[in-house]
Amino acid sequence: MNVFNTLTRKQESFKPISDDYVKLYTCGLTVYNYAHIGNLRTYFFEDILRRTLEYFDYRVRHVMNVTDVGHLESDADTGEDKLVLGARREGKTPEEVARFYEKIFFEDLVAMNILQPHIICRASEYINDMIEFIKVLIEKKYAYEVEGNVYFSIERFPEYGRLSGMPVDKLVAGARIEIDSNKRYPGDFALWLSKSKFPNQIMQWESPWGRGFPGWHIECTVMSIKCFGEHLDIHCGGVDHIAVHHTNEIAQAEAYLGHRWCNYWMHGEWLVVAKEKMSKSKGEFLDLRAIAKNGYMPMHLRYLYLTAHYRQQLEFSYESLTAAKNAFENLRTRVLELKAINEPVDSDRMLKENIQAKFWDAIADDLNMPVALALVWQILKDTGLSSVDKLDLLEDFDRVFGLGISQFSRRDLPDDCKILIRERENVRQRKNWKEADRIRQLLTEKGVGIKDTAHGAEWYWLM
RNA sequence: GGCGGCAUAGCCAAGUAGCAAGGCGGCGGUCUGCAAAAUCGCUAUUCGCCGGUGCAAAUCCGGCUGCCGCCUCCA
Repeated sequence: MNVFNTLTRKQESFKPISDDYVKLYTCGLTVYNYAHIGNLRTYFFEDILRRTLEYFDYRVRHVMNVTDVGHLESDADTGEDKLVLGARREGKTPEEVARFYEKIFFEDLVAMNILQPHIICRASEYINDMIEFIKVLIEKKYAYEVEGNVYFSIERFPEYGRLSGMPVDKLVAGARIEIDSNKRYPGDFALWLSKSKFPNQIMQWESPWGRGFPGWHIECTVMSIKCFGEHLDIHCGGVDHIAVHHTNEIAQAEAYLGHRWCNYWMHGEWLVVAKEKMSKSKGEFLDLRAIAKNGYMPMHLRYLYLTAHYRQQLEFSYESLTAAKNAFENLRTRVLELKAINEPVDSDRMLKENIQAKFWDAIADDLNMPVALALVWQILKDTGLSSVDKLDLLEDFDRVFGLGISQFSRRDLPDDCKILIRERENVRQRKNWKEADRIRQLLTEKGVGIKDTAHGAEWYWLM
C-alpha cells in the first residue's frame, strides 16, 4: 500500500521495519475538555489507517498518548495551563478534570467505532522517564539549563525543520510570541520548566533542575521510545503538529538516539466550519453531544468523514451532515433488504473479483475512502451480483469502513404495532380510508412506517 | 516576512493528461384510495480567470484573482 509521507511530501510504498508488527504512534488528546468533531476527524483518519493496515494483514501495535499534564497556552511560557483552567472552571482538581474528559474521550471513540489503541500512555505517568531523557540531552549538549529551565538547542541539530520544510533562519522570532530571554536562540524550545511565570502551577514534580513540569513536546517522544524502542514506523497527528510539535519531536528523538527515528509521518487535515478550522473557542462547541441533540448519530459523522480524503479539508455544516445521515440510513435500509433476500441466484464471478480489486486499489492508494465508498453504491445498484455476493463484498469492505454493516439488523416490531397493522389491513379491506389513515398516523408516531404493496402492508422503522 | 494548501453541479466530494466517480438534494415517470417506501429516468458540453505546451488538459507550465492554514497551545 502507498501512503503520503509528510517527510518527503510524496506517496511512498509502505514498508515496516520489522515483520512482526507495525509500530504506530498517534498523538492523542489534551484532556481538558470534550473532543470536538474536528478532533474526532483526526482519530477517524488514524482508525482508517490502522484498519487498512490490518486489512492487508499487517499486525499493528497502536500506542496513543493522553496529555494530562498541563500544557500552557503557548510555548513561550505564557498563557495559563489548560488543565488548571479547566479545573478552576469546574471546581475540580486538574487530575479529576483529566480523568473525567479522558473517560468521555474513549467513550466517544467507541461511539464512532474507532478501534481502541493497544496501549494508552498518560503523560503524568512518565515524568521520571522524561527527566532521564532530558538528562541525556544535556549530557550530549543538545540541551542547556538556564535558571531551572531546560531548553533544546535547535542550532545543535542541523536538520531541524526537515519535516516542516521551513528554513530555520526565516522563522520570525517573536513574531507572534514573546521572546523568552532565557533562550540562547529564539527558536529553542523548552524541555523542562521550573521557573515558570506561573509559580502557582498545581501540577509539579521534583527534578534535578528544580520543582516544575515538563515541556510540551517531550512527552510523545519519551513515551513512544519507551513503548517501541529506537525506531518507529508511523507517527500521526493533525496538520497543525507538523511545524512545531512533530518538528520538535524529531529533533529531540534523533538527538537522543543518534539516528533516524520514525519512517513515516502522516497528518490529517482540518474539518472546517464556514471556511474556518474547527476550534474549541469559536462559535458553537461541536461535539458528539451537540450533534446528538440535533438528531445525528456518531455513525452519521463517521459516514461524512468517509466521503472525503483525509488530506483534504472537509467542509462541515448541518447540510453536509444531513446528506451523510441520509446516505447512511439509505445504506442501512439497502443492506437490510439484502439480508432479507437470501435467494440463490447466479452471480458474476468476474464482476465480483473486479470490484474487489478496485477496492484494494482505492484503499492502497493513500487511503482513498471516497473512491472505495463509491464502490458500495455501485455494488448496491448492480444487477449481475447475487445478494449473497453483494453482502459478502460489503462486509469485507466494512472491515475498513467500520460502519457496522454486519451488525445492521432489523429491530422486531412490538406487539401493539402488529395489532395496529392488522387492524389497518381490515379497515382497508372495507375501504375505510379515514380510519386507515388514522392508524397509519398512530404508527408513524410510534416510529413505524408503512408501505402498502400488492401482497399486503409492509412496515419499516422510520428511525 | 517565511512555508504550505485549496478553488469541480444547489450542497458535500472523487478524479490529476484520453469522452467529469459517488452521495445528498431537486425534478419527472411507475406503483398507490391517498401516501410512504421502493424503483426507473433526468439533473456540470464542463472543472475560479487569462495565456502556454501537447494529437489530447479539470489534470502539466506561467501569470492573475479569491479563500484558508501553519510559523504560539491546538486534531
